[in-house]
Amino acid sequence: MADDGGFGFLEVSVDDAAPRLLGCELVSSIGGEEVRVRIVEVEAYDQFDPASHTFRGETPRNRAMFLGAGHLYVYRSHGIHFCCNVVTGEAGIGSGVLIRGAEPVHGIDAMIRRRGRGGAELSNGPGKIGQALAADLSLSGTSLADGPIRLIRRPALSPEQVGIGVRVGISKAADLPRRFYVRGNPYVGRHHGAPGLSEG
DNA sequence: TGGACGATTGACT
DNA sequence: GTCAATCGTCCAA
Repeated sequence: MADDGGFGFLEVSVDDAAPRLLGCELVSSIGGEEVRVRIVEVEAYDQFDPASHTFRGETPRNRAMFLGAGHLYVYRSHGIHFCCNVVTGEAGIGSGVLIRGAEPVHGIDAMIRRRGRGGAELSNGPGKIGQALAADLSLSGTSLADGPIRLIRRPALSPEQVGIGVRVGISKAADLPRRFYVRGNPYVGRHHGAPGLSEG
């Protein structure tokens, strides 16, 4: 296959790509320290989704989401937090997967130092992950194959391990079941008591 | 050019 | 449970 950096498995619809990212690892080498986390909760967004940044077309801000699978998209939330997305699909289609929850695998000391706290508070929310990985807007559009933050593919989880629910913190299309998470993992945020469709 | 809002978090009651 | 922090982006006029 073409030189896709090994991210061909993400060149599918974002609804298919999102659950495939569960269990994969993100590795940050920013600041000379390696921090590695395992993805346990994600949300899918694409160009046809009113809640997506790309719904109204490409802008300087969301340009990274149109670069195709294997790129990183970082945006600022509420002026304070940086949230990381894995861009999916082919170039020209604005789709990506927001990383909402992850569990530490390596470099926990650096994560604790950056976060100022430990436990599940290290990385059980999108802004927390951005801080733990030292992500910022300059990383938006970089490659997940050889950039400051890299993505390492892991085998897909079994269907029983994956929960599906509604997304969190949005006001448009808030009822679409596009949140995927690892059942029973402590680094999956509880949010505002979001019900989820396949709980139980 | 001005104004409203956001894919959030953390502190406080 | 409730609410402030904080600023770039986007839409309306």
